[in-house]
Amino acid sequence: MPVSGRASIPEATVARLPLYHRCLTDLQAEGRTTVSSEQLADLAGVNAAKVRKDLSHFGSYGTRGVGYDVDHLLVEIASELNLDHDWPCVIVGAGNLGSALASFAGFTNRGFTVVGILDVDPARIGRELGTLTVRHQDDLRDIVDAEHVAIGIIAVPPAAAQDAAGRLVEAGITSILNFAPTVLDVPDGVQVRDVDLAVELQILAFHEQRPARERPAG
Amino acid sequence: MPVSGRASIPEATVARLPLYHRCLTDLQAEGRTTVSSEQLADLAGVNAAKVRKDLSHFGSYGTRGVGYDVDHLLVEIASELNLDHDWPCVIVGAGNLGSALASFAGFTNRGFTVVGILDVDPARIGRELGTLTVRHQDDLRDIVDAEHVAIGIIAVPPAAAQDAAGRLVEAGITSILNFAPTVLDVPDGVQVRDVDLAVELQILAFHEQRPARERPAG
DNA sequence: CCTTGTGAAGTAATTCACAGCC
DNA sequence: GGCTGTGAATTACTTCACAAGG
Repeated sequence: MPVSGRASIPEATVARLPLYHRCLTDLQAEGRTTVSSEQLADLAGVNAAKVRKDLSHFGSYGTRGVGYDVDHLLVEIASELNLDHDWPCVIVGAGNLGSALASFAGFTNRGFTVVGILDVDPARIGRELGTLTVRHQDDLRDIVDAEHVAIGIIAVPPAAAQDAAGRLVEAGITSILNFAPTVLDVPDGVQVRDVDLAVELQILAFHEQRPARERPAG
Repeated sequence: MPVSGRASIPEATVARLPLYHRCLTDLQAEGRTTVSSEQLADLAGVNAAKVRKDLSHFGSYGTRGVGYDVDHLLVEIASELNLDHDWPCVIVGAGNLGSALASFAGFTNRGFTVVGILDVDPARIGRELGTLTVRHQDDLRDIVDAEHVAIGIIAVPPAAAQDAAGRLVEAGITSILNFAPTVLDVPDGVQVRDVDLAVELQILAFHEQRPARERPAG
């Protein structure tokens, strides 16, 4: 279902844009000025025709015989991804995972700033994590309002996840990244992406032919 | 590309099996004995026809007019996913993320045990993480051999990821879960799954219509 | 030349809709 | 009556292959 006002870009393409963005950032850092669809495809680990079709969806013009201008393409993709400004995020749950995410370099670099981390456990509240201090869950709305937060990250145990989602929605959050292994129920207009780390391992396990016992070791 | 010896199951189905597995585990814990495709679909947040088609791929028999036997279906799916035994895993990188993963309850519960965590930084080596002690990267092969590890988890900075992958492959690992934002080059027969947390946020950002500034706050 | 952009072909995944069985 | 299992229809995605432009 296309978002009104913007020509619809296939979901599969959207999922690859961040990948191209990453590769282009690397190329730019190396001082490269142009890149062909084939080179970009190699870097991104995909097929060259796919790169061209993906980029064609938002009318980004390469130059035939030459390729794409790295700087220009990067700006285009960043603009498509709404990365021309930084996104403040708030994390609910200051356990192992939440705490790690709060100081995770991989976010800060790529357009996202964690502006708050919350918990309900008094033992965790007040703890310092880099420049952040763990605050009480009830401060959620204040933080969201003060920092104009649109993205919430759920890093609580599964039993608490639905409650956390409700509070985030209540506070005005419209996008949720959910690390809890639970299907969240949220109102229309709020988008959820689930990251279940065990699922990823289970998919790997599926494709492992040999059972672990039979490895050519002992 | 189907794995020899097993009837090919579509990748999209494989990716959902862990989700069904999770929901069925919950149902079982609640004491439910049967479930219809529609109920399971609701829990998993997908369409009922999809559930039926997915399950039909490995010939799991439900009962018409009744539904599926929870226990039986759970065993079937676990068996498809090779979850009838536990999978030992090793983590490379004992920074924030690696350390969090090492003590992450979400793995242990679901068929995966972290049996080792490694780093190169002397400041981290020897550190205690729950029942584990951070060891030197050079101990990788010993751990893999001793514990019959087939799955490696990369949680190092991007610049070190390819090297880590090479060492894992060298040590005999055939499946890699990669948290570093880099496309890894590995030999045929080694499978990689990438989890780039910033990518997930970027996809959310894409779908956010309003720029963060324009929220109805101040 | 080389490389893009894109119709057309091919493949995969989803959903429909209903026959068949409990 | 209710629910599964599945062919058929639909939709989405990928890949090919080539015309057109630098």
